[in-house]
This record gives sequence, structure tokens and C-alpha cells, in this order.
Amino acid sequence: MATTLKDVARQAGVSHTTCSAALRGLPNVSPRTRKKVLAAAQALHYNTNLSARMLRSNHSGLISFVVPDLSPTYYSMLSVELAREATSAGMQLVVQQSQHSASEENSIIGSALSSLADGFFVAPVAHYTDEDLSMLIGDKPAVILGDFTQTTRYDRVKSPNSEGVNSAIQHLRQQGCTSIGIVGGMTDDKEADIPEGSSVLTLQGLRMHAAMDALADLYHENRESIVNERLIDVGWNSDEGIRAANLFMEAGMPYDGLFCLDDEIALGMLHGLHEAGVRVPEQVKIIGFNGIRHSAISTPTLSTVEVDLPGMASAVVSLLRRRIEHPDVETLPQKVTVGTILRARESTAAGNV
Amino acid sequence: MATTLKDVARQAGVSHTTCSAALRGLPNVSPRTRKKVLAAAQALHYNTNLSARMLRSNHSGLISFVVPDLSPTYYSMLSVELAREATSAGMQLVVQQSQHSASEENSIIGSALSSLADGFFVAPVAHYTDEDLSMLIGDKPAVILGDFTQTTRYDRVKSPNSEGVNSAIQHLRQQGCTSIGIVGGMTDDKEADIPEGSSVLTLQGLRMHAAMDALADLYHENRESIVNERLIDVGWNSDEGIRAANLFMEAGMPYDGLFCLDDEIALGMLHGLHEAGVRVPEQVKIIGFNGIRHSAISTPTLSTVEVDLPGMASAVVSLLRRRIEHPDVETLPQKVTVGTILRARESTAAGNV
DNA sequence: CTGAAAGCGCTAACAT
DNA sequence: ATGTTAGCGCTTTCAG
Repeated sequence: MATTLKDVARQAGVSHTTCSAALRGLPNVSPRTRKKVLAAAQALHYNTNLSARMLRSNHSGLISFVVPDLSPTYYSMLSVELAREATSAGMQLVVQQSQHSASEENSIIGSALSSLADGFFVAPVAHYTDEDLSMLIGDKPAVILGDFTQTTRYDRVKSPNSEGVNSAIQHLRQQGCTSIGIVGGMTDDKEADIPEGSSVLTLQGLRMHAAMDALADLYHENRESIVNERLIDVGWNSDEGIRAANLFMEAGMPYDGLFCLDDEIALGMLHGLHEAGVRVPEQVKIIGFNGIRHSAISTPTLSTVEVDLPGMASAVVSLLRRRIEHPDVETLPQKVTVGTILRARESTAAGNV
Repeated sequence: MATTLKDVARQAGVSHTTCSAALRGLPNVSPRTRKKVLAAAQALHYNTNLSARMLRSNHSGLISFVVPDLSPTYYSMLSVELAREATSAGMQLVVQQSQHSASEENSIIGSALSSLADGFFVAPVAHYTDEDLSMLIGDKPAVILGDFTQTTRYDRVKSPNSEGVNSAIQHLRQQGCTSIGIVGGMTDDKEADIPEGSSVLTLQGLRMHAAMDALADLYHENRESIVNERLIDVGWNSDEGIRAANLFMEAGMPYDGLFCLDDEIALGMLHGLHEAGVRVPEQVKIIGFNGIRHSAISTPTLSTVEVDLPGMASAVVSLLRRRIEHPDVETLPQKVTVGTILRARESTAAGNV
């Protein structure tokens, strides 16, 4: 059996209340008592039982990051930043994977998590309605990675999809591309058709829409024909990137610039093209999105729209803190859009196309 | 306020005890009552408060994976497999990062975790003594990723370092290498000097030792001179891999085969050499370890000793289940060494050296 | 098959 | 500055 507060109290010769106060550093404990208690706790290897603390006081010092899964390097890099931020704010990050299942996600948010953590940060896989979300999250401090079609009660943090998409496309044009295609769809989202009434888009959906809009604008066509003619619709991972490369070549390489919605896709694409002897950037220029670390060391190195992950992490944690520390204050929901920077690398170098 | 068992009980017109039994699927509840309770729970969006359950019954259905940090793709891939395994065993995985800090690791294991999770899996950063570990973990079911210099009470799962190292080196020799060097050290471990009395080695330490032994054997030298003459001592990430490439070139490229203790190092190495115009595998052959997914799509593709991650995950979860489900039975500690497969790819292709 | 009572370990409110 | 009391929401034990 683990040692409890009572054991420490007995050892130190004080009541368990005083003991608790001493350990938590509350002001109303005499230095002498505190020292005794600390010594006893140390000697007995006491550790607070977080379940008990949470049950009683509704705070555990944990914040949870709910993510589809940790495969995308983007999410694992973000986890690292979030953990760092959380720790420096005196909290601990835990990461949970919904495994792309909406029901798993629901159960994580609803039960596993909300009764253990002080707040959470979700990169949703499901397309929630406003009502769904409120039902699920209740009063818990939460930050959503993504955007809403209607305003709601929750804080949001997002990467600047339109700006990022535009700067990527502009970059391709500056480097001499005249016909640009998009790689990456929404196929990873469990419900391909967005259900009636849903008001939350996932990261994939948001970025895809932004890309479609940008191209529709550029080529003066409607979104639908862009989808039909300029989209290579694949999942967001490197295997799908390889598949995209094959689709592109089978179609006779109709574009001289490819914007991949995610770096993992782009890296797969680079590999697929290289295998087939297609030269990048000479025959086709490639740019990705997110700025994962492997993009800096691929051959050729991958141009990308790098997302400010430390900035995102710090925004998330401060939004959560704001609500955790002042749960009573009516706080209006806030939307933070983090910055990006365009990393121009070899994969889009100008030259004979 | 979230709905509690009492609310559901009132709504269903039964006692909270019966309610609890019904929800947990215990046998001694009439079908009629169960249906009523389930309906009420659904209507009220009831979710079990895990803190309360854990506090009372000492099981939460959570298992925790404690990892230095999620940067290495190896750990994020493993997290995905562990989550899958846990879910199919009816549990939920949570991942916590110690951020390479022994004290952080201690506090995660000691407090955050042991009072919340049914069991845990640790890839330690600290070099624990037997006693430390027992103190910290107590009776909690735990699986350690790594090995011990003395037998202890805990289950262990490890990648087959000696076998993997040997097969990598043998492969390099078969491909025509005559002078082999090792890339990667133990510098990530916080305590570079292993403290007196420590009996647990970290993953890095284990693999490094295995590699030193293998080369000592091959070249009939003692371990110390191998360390001095055949080790490029860098950290386990791609930036350090680039640095290693520079060190290697500055030293006049003294080896024709390089075994990188981790794929991330190898990928950085590949990049560094490519930048400098050194051709792989023609001028030097490179092989990595772990089998992360990016190794299959680099240029050149990277030969590697791929670790059976699904196998490792399933071993971990079944070891934990064994103890979680039979906490009273005295179970002897078990050591599972998972399999590897050598993936021969372009980076070690035979040819004119 | 169902319910009443006790208590997991802690913290909050209220004495002293 | 310290102790006493109550109770967070659940599961367990035991009585009906």
C-alpha cells in the first residue's frame, strides 16, 4: 500500500490537514512544522494521490492533449512544445490518441479526461455541432485546434491556413510555376461528408477548403471544378504521398507546381517522383506545409510553410490557464491564429522547368 | 456541474448502488432495471468520474507510457502501437513526457501516474538502482523498456540490441565494408557517468554497449580503444547526425561503413554527406536502427534494423494485463526481447567503394 | 435482485 | 497556527 497523508501526519506528529497545508506550501503553517512535515514526507516517500486531490478540489495539475494519433510528426513536435509550456506553467501534459475514431474521442473527452485533467486541448477528428461540443465538454477549460463556422463558447487556436496556403501558392508562382495542383484531401476524416449542422471543421478540412478557395481565385473557376481538375485527393501521410506521385505521373504530370497540404505527403511525393526519375525542382516544384523537422534534411530539401509550434503551444497553455485560474469569471472565447514562415528550400528552387 | 451517478439513479428510480452495478455490466441486475439505467445515463450524458472510481477501486482503465520526449519518431510510432493494443484490451493509453529530466520522470511515475493509471510502461532517462525503482513504483504493474544489470521484480521489454547490432555489422561487412565506425553515444542521458549502484541502463546505454562490444570483438581490441577510435559520439537526433557527418569528413572519412545507433542520426548523416557531395553507398555505406517510417523514403533509402513495434506493444500490454488482472498472484518478472528484421536498402547497396 | 452504509485519500470550511 | 468535521463520486460489503 502506498503511503498516505495520514501516515505522514502521524510521523510528523501533526494533523493530516496541517500536513496537507504544509506540503502544498500554504502560508498558514509555521516554518518549524513545515520542516517536520517535509522531512516525514521525504522519509516515507510520500506522493500525493492525484485521484483524491482531483475528486475533492477539482484540480490535478494535468492538462490533456487529445490528438487523432501521434504518427504525424507535426503532432509529436507539438506535443513536445506543449509539454514544455505546461511544465513551465507548473502543470503536466498527458497525450491521448483517439485513433481517428469519433467515439473514442468522445469517450476520452467525456470521461477519461474531464474527470482527471484541469483542461484540455483537442485536435478533433469528429465534426461536432456546437451543441455536441457543449454537451461533451461542459464547463471544462478547453482549447480546440481548428475553427468553427459559427462562434461558440470555446477558445480556438489555429494555423493560418489561408495565409499559409496563399503564401505557398504565391511562392510557387514566383518560382515560375504556371499550373499548380494541390495534393491532399479530407479522406482521413472519418465522416467524409460533413454532417448536417456541424460547425467545427477539422484541421484537414480547414486547410483543404483554404487551398480550394485560393486556386479557385487564381484560376477564376469555381471550387468544384478545382476539386475535379487540380486536386490529387490522398490521405495525409507519406504512403499516400507516394500514391499521389504515381497518380500525378499517370495523369501525364499536368502541373509544374504541387502544393502538398502536409509535409508528410510532400516527403512521400518526393520519394515517389525520385524513384520514377522525375527531377524536383527541375520538372516539378514541390512545397509542403507544417515545417516538420524532416523537411529540412530530405533530398532535395523541402520548401514548406512552417507553423510556429512554440507560439501555438504557448497560446494554448495561456488560454487554458486563463480559464483554469479564473473559473468563475465569464471569459469570452478567443481565437488565436499563430504565425507561419515560408521556408524556401531546394524543392522549389527556380530554374529551367 | 457534471451529472453524477446519483442523478442517473434518481432519473432511473433506483439506488445509486444498483445504478453503478447496471452501468458496469455486473450480472446481478435485472434486464429491466439495466435498460432503465442505461436509458437514463444516455439521456443525462453521464460519464463515470474516473478519479472517484480510481480512488475507490484502484483501477481506472488507463495505462501510461512514460517517455523521455516524443521527438524521436520511434517513440511516436510505438505510442501508436501501444494505444492500439491498449484499446483492444479495453484500456486507454496516456503518454507522458519526462523531458529528459530524471526528477520530472520521478514525479510522473511517483505521483501523477501511479494514482491515476492501472499500470505503466517506462522508457527511463534516469539510471535507477534496484532500490530506487522499487521505492518509486511500489506495487504498481510496470514494464521497463530496457534491461537491468541485476535481476529485479519488474517486467522488461527490450529491442534485441546485441542481435540487431551484430546483424547490422555483419550486413555492412557482407556489402564489402572493411572499416566500420559507430555513430551515436549516450550524451542524451542526463547523467553521462553512470552513478554507483545503478542497475538499470537506458535504451541508449544498452545499444551503445552492445555496439562497442561487437566492434571490440570484430577488431580484437578492447572496448576503450574502440570508443576512442571507432565512435562518433553524438546525440540521437538528425541535427547531431549532420554534426556527425561533418566530424567524419573532417577526420578524413576513416571508415567505409557506418552504423548509426538510431535512424534519426542516420537520416541526418545522409543529409550532411549529401550536402558535402559524399556519395552513399558508393563512398561510404550507412545503416541505421529502429526502422522509422522515414527511413523507407529517404534518398538514398536507408538500410536499417527494424524493430518489431507491434510485437513490442503487444508484449507490453499483455505483461501489464497479467499483473493488473491478478494483482494478488505472485508473478515472477519476465523479460521479453522482441524481434528485428534487417531491411537492406540503397544506403548499403554493394558496389565500388 | 436491490439498497443502505462505509470509506477510498484528499481538501475546504469552519472551529479553536 | 493547528485541528475537527464533512464530503467530493464512486465501489465494496453486507443486509434485506
